[in-house]
Amino acid sequence: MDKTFEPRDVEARWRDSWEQQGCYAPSGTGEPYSIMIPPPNVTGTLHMGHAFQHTVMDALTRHARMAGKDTLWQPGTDHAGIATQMVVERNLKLAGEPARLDLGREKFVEKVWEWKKLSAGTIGGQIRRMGSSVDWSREAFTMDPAYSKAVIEHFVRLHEAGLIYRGKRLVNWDPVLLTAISDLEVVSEEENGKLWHFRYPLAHGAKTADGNHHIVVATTRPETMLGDTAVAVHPEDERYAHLVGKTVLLPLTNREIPIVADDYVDREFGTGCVKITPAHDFNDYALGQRHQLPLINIFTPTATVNDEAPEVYRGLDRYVARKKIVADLDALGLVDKIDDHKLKVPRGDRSGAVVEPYLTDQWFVDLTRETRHDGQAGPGGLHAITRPAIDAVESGRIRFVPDNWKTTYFQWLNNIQDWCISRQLWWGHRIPAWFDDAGNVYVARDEPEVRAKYKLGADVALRQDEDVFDTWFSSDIWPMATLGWPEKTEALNKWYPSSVLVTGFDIIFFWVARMVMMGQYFQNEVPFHEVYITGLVRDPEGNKMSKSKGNVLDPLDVVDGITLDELIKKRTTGLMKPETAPKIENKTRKDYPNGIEAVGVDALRFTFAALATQGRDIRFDAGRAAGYRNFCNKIWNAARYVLMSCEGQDCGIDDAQPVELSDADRWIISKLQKLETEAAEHFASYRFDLLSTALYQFIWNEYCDWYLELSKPALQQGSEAQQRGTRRTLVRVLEVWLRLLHPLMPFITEEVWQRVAPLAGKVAGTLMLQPYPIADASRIDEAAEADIEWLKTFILGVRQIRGEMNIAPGKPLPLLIQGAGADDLSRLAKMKSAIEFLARVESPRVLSDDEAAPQSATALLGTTKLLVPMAGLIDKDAELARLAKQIAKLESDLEKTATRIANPNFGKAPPAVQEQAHQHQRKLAADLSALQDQHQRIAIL
RNA sequence: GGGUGCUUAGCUCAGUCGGUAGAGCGUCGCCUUUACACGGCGUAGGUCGGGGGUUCGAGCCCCUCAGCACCCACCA
Repeated sequence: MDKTFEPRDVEARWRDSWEQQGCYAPSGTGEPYSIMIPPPNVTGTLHMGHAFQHTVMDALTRHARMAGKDTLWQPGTDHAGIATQMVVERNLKLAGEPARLDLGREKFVEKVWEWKKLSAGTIGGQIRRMGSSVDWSREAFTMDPAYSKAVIEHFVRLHEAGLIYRGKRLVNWDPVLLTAISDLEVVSEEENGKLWHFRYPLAHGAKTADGNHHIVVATTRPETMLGDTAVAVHPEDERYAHLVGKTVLLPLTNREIPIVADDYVDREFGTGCVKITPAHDFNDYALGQRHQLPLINIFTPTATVNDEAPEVYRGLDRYVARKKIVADLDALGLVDKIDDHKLKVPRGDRSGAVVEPYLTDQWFVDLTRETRHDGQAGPGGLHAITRPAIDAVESGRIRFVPDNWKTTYFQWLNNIQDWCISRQLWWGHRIPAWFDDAGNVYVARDEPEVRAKYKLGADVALRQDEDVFDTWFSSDIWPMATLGWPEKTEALNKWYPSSVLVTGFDIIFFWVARMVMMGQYFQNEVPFHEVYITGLVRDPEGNKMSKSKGNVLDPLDVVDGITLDELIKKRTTGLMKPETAPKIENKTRKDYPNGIEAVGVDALRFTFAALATQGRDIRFDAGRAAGYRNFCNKIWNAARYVLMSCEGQDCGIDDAQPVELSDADRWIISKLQKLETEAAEHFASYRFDLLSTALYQFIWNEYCDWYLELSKPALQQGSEAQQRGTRRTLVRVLEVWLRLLHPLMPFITEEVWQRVAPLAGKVAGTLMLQPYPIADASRIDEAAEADIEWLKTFILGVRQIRGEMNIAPGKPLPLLIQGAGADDLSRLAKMKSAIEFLARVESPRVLSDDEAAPQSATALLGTTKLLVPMAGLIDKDAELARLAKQIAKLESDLEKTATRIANPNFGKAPPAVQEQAHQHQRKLAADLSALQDQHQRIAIL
């Protein structure tokens, strides 16, 4: 074995071997356990967030598999309509190829399929590299033929139940992508803007209360005034009460529009008069419905002014039109004032374009009408889709981890709107709806079915709806459709509901809630029992990682390492805004001054596990990953030592020869049981941070730091039977913790286990199919643990003196023991060789009661004193200073405890707590007096 | 406006039942001792954001203030 662990070859070997051996496939026996991967978008490559979540899922999957369950981790990818279409369009542009519209739908979609193949391949490669044990034989894609069939079925059945409708509604329109998007795909951010105050002249000589012939309206969007169909005031606003029912003459268009009263209006804001544009504002739309106002759409799909407007504005972009309208109104003396104003600007989350509320025909899922799918009114306003989704979580049939995310979930569902599911895109599932020439719409699974269902003759010309579904309308059946739904397959029967969904909070609405809705609706069953919500992986400064910010990290760059220059190059090429490159370069230099060291997959996975604290985002820390790379090396070398000590030797496995276990052997075995218990708890509660910490501490701080060291004198000086016992323990404990660690660090554990397992009497095979260790309470040995704790205190005491006095570690020290009790003597006798080896002391001598100690440095071992004679070794003043420091610490501790006990009401504390406090006080007092005594004795000499 | 988190060592974060404040990394000192310098041993470093309350006892529970982050809704 090499002196350092080199992850690359090891990883390559095992990931191929596991896959080829079929280890990732369900075993076919045991209790079913399944996880559906949140299908990554085929837009390119996986980022740190994926790697993090995949680590969690793989740990759960490997754990379940080792625990003997019939385990499926279902892989696949999502076609991601808008996102993928955009990527391909950009690629075409960069490559100088014909644009989408020039290519035409069929050719363009072919291009997207080419890209999909590429991207899915890359993603598959990344998933394989991370060691994710997904069942590749079941790999799915949301546009596979079978999956597409399920999507159609999904739509048609909802339609048949009356839960789908099509209508002309105001929707969020992206004027760049030229498609409707859902509420969730709109992100609003506060931006600096203006609030314009315009005078609208009153018609027919009407006057305001203060004698003006106009009223003043305030708006942040002057261009929409071309589509105004009313001015609204508050019904109880005395200033305008007499004007309600009168009209104003809309400037520039000279349309006469009414003044209406509606309590939507806030009297305090602006002048209390609101211009109403029902075709271009959601609130105005609602108000318009209440007052039967006409809708005047003044924009084309690209948000230029259309022919409804006066000729001078036609064809102008909305912002150009805005400028001209303000100028024209100003020329007419109708601009009252212009204020600076912060306003929330709604933008499409993909394009970044300012979204326009726009009247179009779209398909909707009814999520609000309080009826059942059978048309009956339900009790208490039951909705066929929404209500059961709320019930599923309220009843505890779905549990969120951490629990508080259910609040978010409920909040959204309780305020849900109908869902616009049609998109004016080319990449996606074409909506199974057909129109005849008269504009009638027919819904069925395909055209023949339409003709049959609606009894249409061959003479009726039908054309299919051009639109496609919102991507989420296909991913919301992911847990069912990947298992064969709508067919009643064996897989569906076995693995639906899945065991746990692992995902980020950012898609609780987009995806989680909708899967629950559809699962409940179609299967009458939740899609998963638990939802483990992970935090977001952020950059070292806590910023969200995004391509445009140039702070994304490819997980494989952490695995394989990357130089600073390469990283900068990666982050700054192909930017949408090339001018941000210098800023990105600076930040990269700051975050990773030396680039990123290669750490290997295991270390990266362990890093994610360690950072996976509950309900908190994680800042990625490359230093931490390097730390766990070191941990891998520690494991590697520990194994190297064990193999060197045990290979070709009698490890006491066959019980042919007598085997004797030492205190140290029984101690580490006992500790191991406790670790196994902890591991089980942490898996059950999804505390991967605590799991990784527990494993790390046991392996490094107990097994390596103490047990391996204790084994050295044992193997040199022990009897044959004791040596067999030590070897057996070395090998067996190692073999067990490799299994415990395997779900987090699959590669190194497998590599090492293959060499260790035979020594531990294990048959050949892969580690990943070995049973996960379970604690055996009968092997807990408190006496051995107490013995080793005593030993540790002993050794630490001596080491402290050595360390603080700067005595070379290798130099053997003389040691005297004063005040030893019977326990000390027996422990001293049985652990003599360990003490001499680890503390590097020459055979310690126990002083008799009447024997005076020479001038010595002191360490306390309970009431016993460990004395290192100072002569020629230790500076008197240094030891005095050291003691003084310890004395000061004890005094302060003692004072705190004394104050606590002195509290007149301390008697109210439980007796056990009181007893504990008194004991603590006695111990502090004893230690203090011992050290003070020692300080005095040295001082006078 | 409504909601959810967060504030603990220089940094990143644990802290479960209210009972003597922890880890990793970094710092500093000693050491190349045959598993490992990607190492060993030792050491320093904290008014637990501020204030108040409950309690025998508060990092933890309650109130309040401040700061940071995020989500939802959007008064033009």
